[in-house]
Amino acid sequence: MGKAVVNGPTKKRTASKQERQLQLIRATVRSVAKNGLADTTMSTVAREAGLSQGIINLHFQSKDRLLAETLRYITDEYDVSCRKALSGAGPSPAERLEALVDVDFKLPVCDRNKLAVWFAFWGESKARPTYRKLCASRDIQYRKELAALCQLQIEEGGYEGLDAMVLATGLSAMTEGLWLDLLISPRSMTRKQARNICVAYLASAFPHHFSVQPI
Amino acid sequence: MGKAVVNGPTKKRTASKQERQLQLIRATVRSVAKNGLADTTMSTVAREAGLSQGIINLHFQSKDRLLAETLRYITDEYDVSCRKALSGAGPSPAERLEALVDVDFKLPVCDRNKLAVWFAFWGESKARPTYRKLCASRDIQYRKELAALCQLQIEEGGYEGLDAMVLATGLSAMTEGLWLDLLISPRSMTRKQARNICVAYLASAFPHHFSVQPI
DNA sequence: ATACCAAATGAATAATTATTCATTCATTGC
DNA sequence: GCAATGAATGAATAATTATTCATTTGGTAT
Repeated sequence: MGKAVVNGPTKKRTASKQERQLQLIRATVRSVAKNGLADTTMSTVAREAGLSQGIINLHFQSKDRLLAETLRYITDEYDVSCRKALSGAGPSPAERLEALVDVDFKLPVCDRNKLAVWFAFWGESKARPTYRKLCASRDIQYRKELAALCQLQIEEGGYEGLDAMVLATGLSAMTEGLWLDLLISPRSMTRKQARNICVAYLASAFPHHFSVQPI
Repeated sequence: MGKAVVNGPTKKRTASKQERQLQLIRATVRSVAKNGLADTTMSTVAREAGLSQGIINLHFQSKDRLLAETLRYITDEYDVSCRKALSGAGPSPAERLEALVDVDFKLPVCDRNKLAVWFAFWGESKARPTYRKLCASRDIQYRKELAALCQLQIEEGGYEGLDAMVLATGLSAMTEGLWLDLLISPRSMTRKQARNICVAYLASAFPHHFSVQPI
């Protein structure tokens, strides 16, 4: 294993605190994906980053903090990706819903290493209130955003007998379940196929505003 | 298979061994839920079982084996629950689909400790091919079973423009995503509500054969 | 009772791991 | 150039953990 410099600018022996922290967080993502959370140690992360033993304590004080910051990193990245997608999307509820679905099945969010990290933290969430709260608040906020768009779509589209929160909860759940398929049986499905399964769900609820793609 | 441990001259010893192993596996489930997989040690499991240090090596040889057997245990339990539900369900595809959905949101499957264990193993699955294969094969088999029932429902119900595999994949994904909600924000949803969200999905696909429950 | 044997124990061991810190090294301002 | 500063190192330490095994326990057959 070469020293594998992660990014161009980090080739310098000394880097800014921010750069090193980011480098270490990315190394943590790779290590958790490669070794699992249980076998991710200070050594595996430091080696993955091409740096020395003591570096993590220098920048994060403890392993716990490193892991917490790693969870915050992928949470933030998810959040930013959603906002960016919404700001680039058209004004109609259908366009905005589709934009959010797209985020879930495109890079940088839908990366297999990051999916492994999500599941690892979810698996620990019952044991660690800190993780659980962060995961739950992302989930609930995303669901609220989806529900608001579904509600708009119901009103504007004149749909009857639909519950926005039920639709949103189902869509959000379907997304996370499809992430599992992409994680554990990546050969059985592409990201595009997964996306289209979500769109088919939206089409079954809002047939006049979504068309089923060939899957 | 030989669990008929009723009475017999020399059978009691093996029976006791099986009992201990089950006891230890159940303790492992509790420990993973309570401490996380990363902080589940031989000590935490032994303590949870109310037994001594060396007991796990005596019955499982190693920690790895204990964890693998724990995964197999919840996989088997899931499988058996499905078969039992199907054998007790009516003959129509709708009844059988509903029976399978019910399994996912009832005990013993939908227990919060066991959900935590599923997610913990999923999180480790990329790192451990053994886990990944077991998880993937359960997932794929369940999906196949659902798809066959969906296909029957499409044919018998005269539904047009539906893809059985897409419906099945979406339903299975939705279930796993709802498990996540029950795990990380149990206050936001009951098992019954989660079940009804799945039934609403089936109702949107097969409106003449499922009725939306008040959610 | 007694002898026997597997099950169970828990202290000891070997291996692994997080954390510390004295030292080395690179960059910056003068 | 030359200090001065702080980033980075990696060997040492302290703590934790999986595994082993000599010993004890409890049940069974004789």
